[in-house]
Amino acid sequence: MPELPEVETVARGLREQIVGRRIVSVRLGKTDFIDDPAVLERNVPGRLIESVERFGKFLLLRLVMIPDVGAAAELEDEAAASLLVHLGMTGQIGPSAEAQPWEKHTHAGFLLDDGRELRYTDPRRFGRMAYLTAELLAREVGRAGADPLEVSAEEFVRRIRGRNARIKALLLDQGVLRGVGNIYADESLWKAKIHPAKVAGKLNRKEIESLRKGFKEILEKAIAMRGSSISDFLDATGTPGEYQRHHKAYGREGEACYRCKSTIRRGIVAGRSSFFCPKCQPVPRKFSALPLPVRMRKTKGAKKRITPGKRKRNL
DNA sequence: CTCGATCCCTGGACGC
DNA sequence: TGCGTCCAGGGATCGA
Repeated sequence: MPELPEVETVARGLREQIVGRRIVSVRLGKTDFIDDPAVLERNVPGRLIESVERFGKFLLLRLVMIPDVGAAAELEDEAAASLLVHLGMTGQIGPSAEAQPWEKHTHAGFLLDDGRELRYTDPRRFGRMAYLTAELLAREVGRAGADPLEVSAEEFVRRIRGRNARIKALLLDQGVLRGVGNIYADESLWKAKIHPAKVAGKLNRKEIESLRKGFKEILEKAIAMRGSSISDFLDATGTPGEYQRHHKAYGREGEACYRCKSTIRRGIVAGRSSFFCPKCQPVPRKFSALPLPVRMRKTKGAKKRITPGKRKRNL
């Protein structure tokens, strides 16, 4: 599922492919993931894609009017605006040849002035798309948390201190940190040796700083490896990432911890599957891990995992 | 503030 | 081989 590194990877790909192109027309399929389809349909055509940015897990295509290209009078908003795209769980976006037929779950197409069509495809439609005026964009930005790549030790402490929620819930809270999702939360907690169910307010400074450095380093490394392709993440050019090969906790239930050889376990924290090492990441009292599925119980040698990133259930 | 439950949605894994 | 069932998860929402 696309989290910060995956979205960053997509943003970079899109940037070199579509910046400077003008959107000629818009074609929509199912629209239940679009904030206001009519407004989007009415305002996007005619605009130039000035830049592509990532904000947390959002992609932001900055759209500007081209001077003297007419049609301006019909637009409700002539100022700069943005097309916001959230990939949800299964969203993909990238340019295709216009002649190529839409895939089964393609729901939006933006015809570009070079003949290609920028397409959004998302089987589950957990994603989101919206045409945002500067004002609406400011609202989105306003409720977002800190950038995990930039947040200072002090600010992170401030956002964590005194909170009674479990640390993983806070890492996943986009209003605390923007861009961290289930995979990178688990990876960061494993690195910092902190159990996902630990109450955030009980972490000491050292643990908080270890966690901050942990997610920063992990996210940077994951970006360098073009993200993690677990189920079906593909970037703007249809290429999978590599970071899933480096996961230390996520998706490793029943396998040996790379630090201490204990068996990685899984539990539900903040309503999400959470993978952790019960030895390196001391389990809080009253928290119980899920029983290890029978098939994973230690036989003797040869671990029988399937394709990496293609494990049984959780993905 | 924080929790759990529920919903959205589809494909893939699993059991028979 | 085929079919029914369960489950995953980001995020919004609602009630406790």
